[in-house]
Amino acid sequence: MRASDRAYRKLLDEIVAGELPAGTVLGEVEQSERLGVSRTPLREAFNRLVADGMLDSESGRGVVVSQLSLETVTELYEVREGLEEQAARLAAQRADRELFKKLWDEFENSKSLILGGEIGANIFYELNAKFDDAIDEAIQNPYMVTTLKNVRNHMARVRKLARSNPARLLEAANETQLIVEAIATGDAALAAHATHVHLHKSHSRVSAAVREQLAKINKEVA
Amino acid sequence: MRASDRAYRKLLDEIVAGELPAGTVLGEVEQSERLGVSRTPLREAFNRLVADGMLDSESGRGVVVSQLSLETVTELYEVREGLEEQAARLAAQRADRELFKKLWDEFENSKSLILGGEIGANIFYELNAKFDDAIDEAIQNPYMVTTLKNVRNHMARVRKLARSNPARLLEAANETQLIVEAIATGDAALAAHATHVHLHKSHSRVSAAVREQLAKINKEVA
DNA sequence: GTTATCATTTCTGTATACAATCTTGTTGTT
DNA sequence: AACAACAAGATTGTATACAGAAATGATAAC
Repeated sequence: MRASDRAYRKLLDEIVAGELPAGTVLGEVEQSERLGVSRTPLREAFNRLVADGMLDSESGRGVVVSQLSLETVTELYEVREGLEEQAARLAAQRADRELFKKLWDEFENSKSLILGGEIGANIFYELNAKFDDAIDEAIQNPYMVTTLKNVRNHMARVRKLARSNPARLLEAANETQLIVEAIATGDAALAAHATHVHLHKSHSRVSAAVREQLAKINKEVA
Repeated sequence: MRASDRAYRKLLDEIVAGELPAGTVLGEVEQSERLGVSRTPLREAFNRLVADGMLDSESGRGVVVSQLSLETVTELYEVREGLEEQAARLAAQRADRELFKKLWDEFENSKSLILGGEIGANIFYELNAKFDDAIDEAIQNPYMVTTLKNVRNHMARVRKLARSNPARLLEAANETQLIVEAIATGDAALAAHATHVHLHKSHSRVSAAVREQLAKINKEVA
């Protein structure tokens, strides 16, 4: 693996995990020493992360981890609505229906587990990742997949900022299951609308969680 | 301006203009000498273009100008449908209506000119660019704007491959005018649906033009 | 006490040298 | 004649050195 790839992956992971919080200024020399790569591949990683929207290139003065606010979360959901409704529609038209029928069963089986705390949450996230992969495969559109993957990185960062409780995860699982069902039966309109509903509710849940989290952080600062 | 920016811009322009046709292999040394920059900023430009989807990084063996086929055009339109319908919807909710009323007048005045050949086509493209800028300003979503700008670069490349005739441009102008009208009156649903209609028809027109163009190229090869 | 200017220092941007990997062509063997 | 192995060449990836720009802090003048 290339040094630039390692630097990119490490920094992305740390940003998504919140270990490098929003606003953190990253110097080239500093980070190249920390990550054990020279400045050239590190700059390559920086550039990719700027293109991804994870870093902002603060006019000449270093790069900064991009802000995460209620506004940016809303912006993210607005893009998700456009892209994921379309993706669901296309998936319903093109997907291997058997695969989505199996996925439906997996959601069904997972429900009881999801309410069971930490492990349940992991099962939920793994199942969601599986759903995302199935969508990517189904839509047969590399360009859209690239765009979706970037959106998901941002979403992962948002989720880390404010993990949901089991009850909310179960809600999300039920909503997603309906999307899976629509795709499994080739109902494109339902797939799109169910995605819309899911994103609307998810936006509410995430906003509430982020609001709490941001309030907590502000309290700590004060 | 930085050397890496110049290299990026020059290469992007050349790819969009078709001067660097699909499939062209670009060597680092070769291109850095041609563009008068060293390999470091050139690699930066290459990486950005790969991220944009304009170049493909052919496993170790140089970068290649990405292919443009009927399939990739369709993929592009599928992403456009998702993003631009959403953008139109948001613009209808948030835009400065006066600005779009003025834009509507400009479309109205341009119609007679568009049928007038070369100059008319330029007027059409300038007006379209103005429309795009107005959308970007209206939606107030930097993340979505970034994504839209990339899509537009790809579309510019497609258009260069197969320029339309005046009659088709007029059709497109009328369709776009309806979108402008919907935004000017705050009709989000109409804005989204008019965008859908426009993209559907535009896809047909562009596909036909690209098909002709590709046939011509194949003839030349044979 | 405040402000402006200049020097110091740090950081970014670019060029280039070096190392490692992958291609390709040639030669030898079956 | 076909295939494999090896060597020569080219090309990518990384490190580092150098130049130029920008920020910071100090000093002096008002």
